[in-house]
Formats: sequence, structure tokens, C-alpha cells
Amino acid sequence: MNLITIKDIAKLAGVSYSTVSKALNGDPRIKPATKQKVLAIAEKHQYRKNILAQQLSTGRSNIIGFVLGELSNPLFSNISGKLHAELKKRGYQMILVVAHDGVDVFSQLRVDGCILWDNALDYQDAFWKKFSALTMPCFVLGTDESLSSPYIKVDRKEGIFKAVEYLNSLGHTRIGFIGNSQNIKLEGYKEALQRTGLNFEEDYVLPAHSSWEDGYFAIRNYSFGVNAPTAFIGLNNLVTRGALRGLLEAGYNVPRDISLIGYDDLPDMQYAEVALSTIGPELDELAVQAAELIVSLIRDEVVDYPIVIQPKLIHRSSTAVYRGELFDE
Amino acid sequence: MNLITIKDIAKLAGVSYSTVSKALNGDPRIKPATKQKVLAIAEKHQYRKNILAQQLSTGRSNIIGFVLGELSNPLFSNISGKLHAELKKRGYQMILVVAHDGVDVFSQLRVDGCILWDNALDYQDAFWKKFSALTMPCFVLGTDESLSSPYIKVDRKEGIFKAVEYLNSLGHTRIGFIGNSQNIKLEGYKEALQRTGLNFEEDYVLPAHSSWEDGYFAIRNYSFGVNAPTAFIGLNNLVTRGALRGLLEAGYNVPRDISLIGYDDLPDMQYAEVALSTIGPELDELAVQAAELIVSLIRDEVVDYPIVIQPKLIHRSSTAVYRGELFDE
DNA sequence: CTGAAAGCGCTTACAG
DNA sequence: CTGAAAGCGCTTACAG
Repeated sequence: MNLITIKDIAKLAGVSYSTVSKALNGDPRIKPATKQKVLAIAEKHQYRKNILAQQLSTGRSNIIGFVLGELSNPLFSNISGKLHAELKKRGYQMILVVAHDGVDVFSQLRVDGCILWDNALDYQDAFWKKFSALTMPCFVLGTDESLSSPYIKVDRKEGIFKAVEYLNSLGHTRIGFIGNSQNIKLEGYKEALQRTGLNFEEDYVLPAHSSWEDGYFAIRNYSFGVNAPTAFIGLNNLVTRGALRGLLEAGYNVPRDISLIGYDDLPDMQYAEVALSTIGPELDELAVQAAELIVSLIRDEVVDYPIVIQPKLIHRSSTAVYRGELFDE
Repeated sequence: MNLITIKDIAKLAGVSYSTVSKALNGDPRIKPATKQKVLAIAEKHQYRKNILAQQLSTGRSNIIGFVLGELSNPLFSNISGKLHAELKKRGYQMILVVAHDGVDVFSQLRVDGCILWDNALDYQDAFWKKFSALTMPCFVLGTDESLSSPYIKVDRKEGIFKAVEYLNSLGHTRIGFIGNSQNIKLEGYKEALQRTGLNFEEDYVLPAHSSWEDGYFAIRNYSFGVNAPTAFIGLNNLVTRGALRGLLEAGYNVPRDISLIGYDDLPDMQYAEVALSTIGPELDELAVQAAELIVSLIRDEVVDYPIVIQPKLIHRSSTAVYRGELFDE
């Protein structure tokens, strides 16, 4: 643990330690020769700046916190990885905290800023209040609400609309939705039907929370009678993959009998038994936007908000033209 | 940003700030009444200890670093999540860093300890050297090597042996291995064949690195002629799932025609088209052991090592008795 | 039971 | 171009 400090270097170099500090930080006022000497000594002794001390002194940590509700959904590890990479490019470390108590952690750790993934809000209002009381730059990523502070919105309603419109353009008129745990998507679904001139049937919304099993059982427990949907939209990547398995096991051919499109575009989706068509935000873009926004906020720059990310439709093999046989009267 | 400090509280409470510090830290020498007053004021003004200052002062950060090679393999997000939870139970924050430069980050951040997932070692020797030069408690998780400092070993060879033995007990004598990027597993495979009295055929090792696609194409590019394997072991979760898809698309029935068992036990494995039999360490156990070890090391306790984790075989639907028809001469 | 003081390793006006 | 000094917000012997 006996690491070399700025004072040791000062002694070795025969200068004051404030000079060492400046040389190390590239202060232009330091004479090149002095700088050289200091850097050489630092290098030789493997000097490592004590970030803690620097942070205490400057009041900044160069760490950005990312609050997530959970890690079990592949979407989150994917986003975390990309965000981590983008932040690093900009000189920041990212630390990940699994929601709920995330805010408390950050108010203690004094990160420079933090990003909250919207899903964490599903659970606790109190959480959101604490969050907005934070005295550091922070914003919500992927929210649907309109907030009075900067945020990045994912236009999920519009995404669902694109999916409905697309399925309708393939001739489907009975389009179901698998999953009832995210209001905004359900609303988007209803509005999309309306905009497309289709009827909403209570019966077309299959109950499913968010897991693979939920999607699977939603389908297995559904009775496909006359006028059953010929196309489904899945709430998220897990639900959709579970539903696909359910449909195949129930003996339906996807997409010949039933079309399926899933929310969230992850690698897993294209590797499903039937490569899944998807709708969802482009995750690379999401990460870039998030990284840039938090950096701007930390720098106290003026930012326009909301930043809106439009989900993209990706056509693969799980959606096809309506054949007008199955389930018709 | 104008957070209240220990000095403000001292002024408010009419005591010295060292007294405040002690009261806040539950020092028993402080009179209960004083302590009450201090705590009340702290509470009232939402005092938050500046962890940075505390860390600088005590030299400890209560943060543990976890170095990973990548985040794209679901195995890693799974382990990260579990480890995070276990560390939190023990009063530590975990920060995740994507390998390669992980060590540098930690030597700067001065975490209290760090854990390195073995895979990161596949790529750089230099990395390992830096790692072992770290002046903080640290250990390698999931290694196969014998090290001179504490480590947690996953006995992959024994795991592969169990898989081979199991397949052999089902009557399979031609057992292939999909994946050639991890020497230890290949060695385990060869040794297992030997121990089981089976022949090793160069041709039974299908080249595949580590991704889903690698597994898929390994199978699609393989020519299943006479004496082809009737059972395969997949290198990891992704390769195995890719291989399963490959087999199914090639028209084989799994497990009737060909049995498949995959390394890594993750939820995804049981949700594959055919619920995959697996071999692999129990991840909850892995996380618990890792958390306990790092905490012990930080506390300078004597620990026995290596800690060895034995992979477990889980039988699901992708493995069945050899029928002796396909590929036989 | 409490307080004055030194110290953790940096940064940064300020003076020279 | 360089240095002395104060300060970031805590903890912790040490003295009383």
C-alpha cells in the first residue's frame, strides 16, 4: 500500500509539491524541463494519482452513476455495457447500482452525475422524489413522462404504432398484445388500433408481466378460438421470446399462422427459433445520447430537452402476410 | 451542492466537530444526550457524510472492483448481478469495469479490493502481471491455474468429465466437443475421454470461439458422415444455444438423434427450444464464495485456498439414450 | 466525556 | 516560471 505521493516526487525532483501537481496536470506555466523531470520520476516510481484526494480537493469525482431496476433482463446488461463504453470515451467511470437504494448510494458517493433508467420508477414514487431532490446533475433515461428537467424520452407509443401499422399493412386486422405491466405500451397499443381504424378487444391483451415465463404462459393459457388474433406484439424481449416458444409448442407456425413482433431489439431476438421482427430504440444511439447529455449537464451547458429517441422497426422472419384462414369465422 | 458538513453541525450543536464525528460514528465515549442532539440535527438537515473525505482519511473506500472481459455474454451480467447483491449485504459497493484497462482504473480509484474474472486473462499476459502487482487485496475468480495467492477455482475439467461420463452412461461412445477457444475445457474433454475409455478423434472437436454464431456455424459447417458424434458438449451457453439451433435446422431431432449438453447453467439454457442439459458451477454459490473471500482478504484474515467449486450436472431435455442408428456403419 | 490539532493527498488562488 | 499556504471534509491518536 505504500504508494508514492506527490510529495515524494517533489523531494526527488527537488521542487515544491505544488509544482509537481501542476506538472502532472499539464499546467502550461511549468517549464518544459521541470515538467520532463517530474514526469520521468513519476513514471519511474509508478506514481498513481490518488483520485480520492483529487476528488476531495476539486469536489468532482469523474464517476457517473447508473441506476437500474434489475440486471436479469438482457436489455439492461446490454445498455449498461454500451453506456459504460460511451462514458469511458468521455473520461468518466460508470458505476452501476441496482435501483431502489441507488439514490442513497449516490448521495453518499458524490458521483458527478447520475442517470436513472426509467423502469426503476415503476416501483416507487418515493424513489423519484429522492431522485429529483439530488443536488447533482441527473436525468431520467427512457421515460415516457414529460418532466421539467432534462430527460431522454423513448417514444414507445410511436414504436407500438409502427408495429401495429406494419402488421396491418400485412393484412392483419386482429392484432393482440402480450403483456400488461407497462401502461404506456398498452396505451400506445390502444391508440395505435384507433389510428389504424381497428377495434380494441379486451380479450386481445394477454396478461404477462415481464419475464420469459410470463410470455410463455400467456400464450399457453390463451384459448385461440374464432376471431383470435393473427398477430401479436410482445411487451419486451423476454416476454416475446417466451411467447414464441408458446406459440410453437402449441403447434402454430410463426409467421405462417401467427405473426409476432417483439419490443426491444437485442441480439437474442434475431437468434430466436424464428428470427424475431422487432420494434425498439437503437441501443447504440441511446447510449451515445445518454453519455452526451450527462456530460453536458455536468459542464453546466444549456441543453434542449427532451431528447426523443424513436424506436425502429426491424423486419425479420416472424412476421408475414395475413393468410385469412386461421381463426376466421 | 451546498451540503451540510460536520462543521456546520458542530456549530449548530454547540460542540466541537470531532465530537460530531464521533457521535455520528457511534463512538461509545460520547454522552448519549450529546449524541442524540447531534443525530437530531444531522437528520434535520439531511446530513450526508462525504464518503470521499472519509475515504481519504481512513484510506479505505468500501468499494470493491470487479473486472470482466466483456458484458455481451449473459453469464457475466448474471454473475455481476449476484456478486453485486452479495457484496452489498456485506457493506460494500461493487463497481464493474470492463477488463483490459480495469487494473489501471482500480489502482487510481483505490478500491478496497478487487476481483478478476478469469476470462479476462485469456487475452493479455501483461494484464495478469499488472494485476498481481496491485497493492490491494485481490483474487482471481474462476481460474483453472494454480496460483500462489488465494483464488477461487472452478473445476472445469471435472465438469467436462461429468458431462462425458453422463453421456457415456446413456450409451454414447462418439462424443464431440463444440468450441476450441478454451484450452482447459479441451484438455478436460480429452482427459475425460481417456478416463472413460473412449477414443479421441481430432474430427470430433468442432471449431467455435465463443458466440452464438460460432456455435451455429460450427454445426452447419460440419459434415455428419458415418461415425459422426451422437452427442456433443458445447463450450459455453452461447455456443451451445447456437449449436442447438444448427442441429435443429439441419433436421436433427435433439435429443433423439443427437444429444447436446452445454457448459454454463443460466436461465436461458432451460428456455432453449429444447431445454438444455447443462454442466457448470452453481452461480449463487460462486457469488457467495467470491464475496466472502474478498471480505476476508480485506480484513486480513487467514484464508485457505484454493476454494474449489465443482460444476454440477443438470439434466433436462436435450440428452437421451443412444439409439444406435444414426451415423453407425 | 469532550476538544484541539494533525493528517489523509491532492488543487488552486496568490504572491513572488 | 515556481513556491508557500490554505483548503477540501473527514478520522483519530492524544491530552485533558
